[in-house]
Amino acid sequence: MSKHRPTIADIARRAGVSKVAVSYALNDRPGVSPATRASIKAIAQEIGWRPNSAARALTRARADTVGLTLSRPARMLGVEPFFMELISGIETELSARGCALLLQVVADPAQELEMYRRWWGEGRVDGVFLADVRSPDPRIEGVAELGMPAVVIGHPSAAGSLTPVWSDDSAALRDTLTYLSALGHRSVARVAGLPELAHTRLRDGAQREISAELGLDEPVVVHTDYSGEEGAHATRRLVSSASRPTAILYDNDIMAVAGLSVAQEMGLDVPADLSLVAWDDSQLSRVVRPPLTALSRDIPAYGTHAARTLLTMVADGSAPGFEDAAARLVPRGSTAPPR
Amino acid sequence: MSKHRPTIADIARRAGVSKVAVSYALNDRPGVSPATRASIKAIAQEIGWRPNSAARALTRARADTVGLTLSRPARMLGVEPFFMELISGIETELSARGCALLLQVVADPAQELEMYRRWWGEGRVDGVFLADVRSPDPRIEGVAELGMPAVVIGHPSAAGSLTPVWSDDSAALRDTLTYLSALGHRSVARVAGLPELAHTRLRDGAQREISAELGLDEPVVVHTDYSGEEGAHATRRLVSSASRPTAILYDNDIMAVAGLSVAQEMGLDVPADLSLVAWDDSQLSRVVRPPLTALSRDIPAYGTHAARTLLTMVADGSAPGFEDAAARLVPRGSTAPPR
DNA sequence: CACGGGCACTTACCCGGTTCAGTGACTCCG
DNA sequence: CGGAGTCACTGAACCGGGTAAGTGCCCGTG
Repeated sequence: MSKHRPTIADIARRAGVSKVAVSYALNDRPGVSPATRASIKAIAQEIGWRPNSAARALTRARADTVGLTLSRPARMLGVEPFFMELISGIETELSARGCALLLQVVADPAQELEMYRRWWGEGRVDGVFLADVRSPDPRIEGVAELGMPAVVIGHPSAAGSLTPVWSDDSAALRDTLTYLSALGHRSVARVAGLPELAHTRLRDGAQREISAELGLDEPVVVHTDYSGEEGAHATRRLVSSASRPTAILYDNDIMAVAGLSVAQEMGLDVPADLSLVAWDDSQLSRVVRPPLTALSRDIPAYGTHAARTLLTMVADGSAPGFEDAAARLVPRGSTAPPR
Repeated sequence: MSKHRPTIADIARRAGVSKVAVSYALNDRPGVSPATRASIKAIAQEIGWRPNSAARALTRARADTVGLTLSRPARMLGVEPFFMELISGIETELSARGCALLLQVVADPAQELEMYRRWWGEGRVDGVFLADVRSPDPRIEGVAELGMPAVVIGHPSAAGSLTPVWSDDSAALRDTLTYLSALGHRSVARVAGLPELAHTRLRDGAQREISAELGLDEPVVVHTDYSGEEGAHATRRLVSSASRPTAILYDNDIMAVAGLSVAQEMGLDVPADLSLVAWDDSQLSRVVRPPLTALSRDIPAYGTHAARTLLTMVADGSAPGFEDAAARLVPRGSTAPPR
């Protein structure tokens, strides 16, 4: 067993042809007879040849790799099923097209841009995803400047000149508030995520607007870091305030579970005294008692769409944005008419 | 702004020297005067030069990339904080050393080996991590055969000839059972993970052994797919069986939370009627009521150790295995003496 | 003042695969 | 039967870096 990995030169030697013939044969390009092609392919198969990705990248100026960076602390990331599901969906599409995913978890958003600069400069990636968009987000302009294909996972209004893949949070919010309003709720608070994230702002605005439309009270919104701890704390504050809401919407499910525990601990009956809704639906929502009414969406599919869009951009230089399905409200036991 | 990324040839032209001089200068190798070196570096900086990773990989036969594949379905992965935290820890070490992580989520273990073969054959990675080791696991021998540096994230007994990075589950289990035994429990069941995983088997064996040593009942172990649904179902079965256990240990926290809900729904008081312990401790354990007694470990640190070991292997050709700290039992409100 | 040695830098070639411009040999057709 | 056209294949150059082996120059030294 020779030490080095086989190259097309090895195949050429064995087949008694030049490496060019081998290259043509293996890439299914004209210029070699069917017989030669077959024998070359057989030899390649036999000695287990694989194209060296670096050599190929060098000539084609293609890395067959796209990048994704995430900048939340480890313990926050872990608890959010969102990212893992997103990544998983992204990879479904990528691996079907022979493309790899470079992942980087960094400490802060500034480092993300630096990472993108490096990846692009080094020719390591053909494009990137931008998640957790802030407003304003220096990455947007930075990436656009580099001329690097990029897909923003988030609303067009925050994507600048980049191509967005998003789902309509406003519609999901409308469904939810309409449903709660129909149940008779007038005061619906929200325990929101990081205020610097663009989608948090959008949800904040939409909630205010839709609440006004539906004739609900001006909503109280508490911002958190998405952790269970802050979710619990926010719930405690909301529930003990003078104008206690009759329903609370949480921006992720760990906070919703934390809120549920707090409410029950404080002697409130969920849903009779307090209705709860979780944004994003994982196993967690179904596992607690009562099971949580949730805004459910197919996150792997979301990732797949984002990947498909990015690959189109890489191939064609541009791609249309893509609006994914809005989250669907799944009523479960945590919502009911207020007492 | 020129279309193509700057190369050392561009720098050489500007500086009026050969590309070799530029290469020497930028790599801090002797052969250029301090003045020339400085001016070359200044030019490189100015035009934003970055070494092309493909070109570099081609000569050095180094990809500066390591790989990790995961083969659980998207919805399982998402809900397990373990992997995200592990990845995050891995990256802390990798990014400090200028190494990237190639991630691939695949459908089944056979595809993982195929992926490793491809990555290695294409020279895309310098080494890989193996997580979720099965017994037996074809990947172990497959990877060893390729001669590819690899670190097994799991117990040495399952790592074959590969280098393991592990933590002592047996010790953690001993602490837990000793603690429960001291509280007065005699019948401690376990809702375990996938039976085909090596670490599940190891835990099963250790639990039997330690239970016997401590004079506890022969433990009932129910295997699941780690989902909340199966955790709930297993709990229901255990609790309604004739020989109802007084304490249950869960192999992950989502199942523990599911178990807690089931127990409460069935009118049991946790911890008075039933004590619960979760293996692996995330925010989830602290957020529910009562908060769950858990086996806590520093998973990001675990990942960091694995990455460090792998990089050593890549650099030196081999590396000693590494035993990480065992999980620490953190008693919370879900455990108490049995009634 | 010739010679050895070190310095600063260059020429030539390599990595592995792709591309372009040939080059014979063979076929077809007027 | 001669010229055009096709086919199968090859040589050389290229991508962007890296390395080994020179080359020319200046210096110090005997």
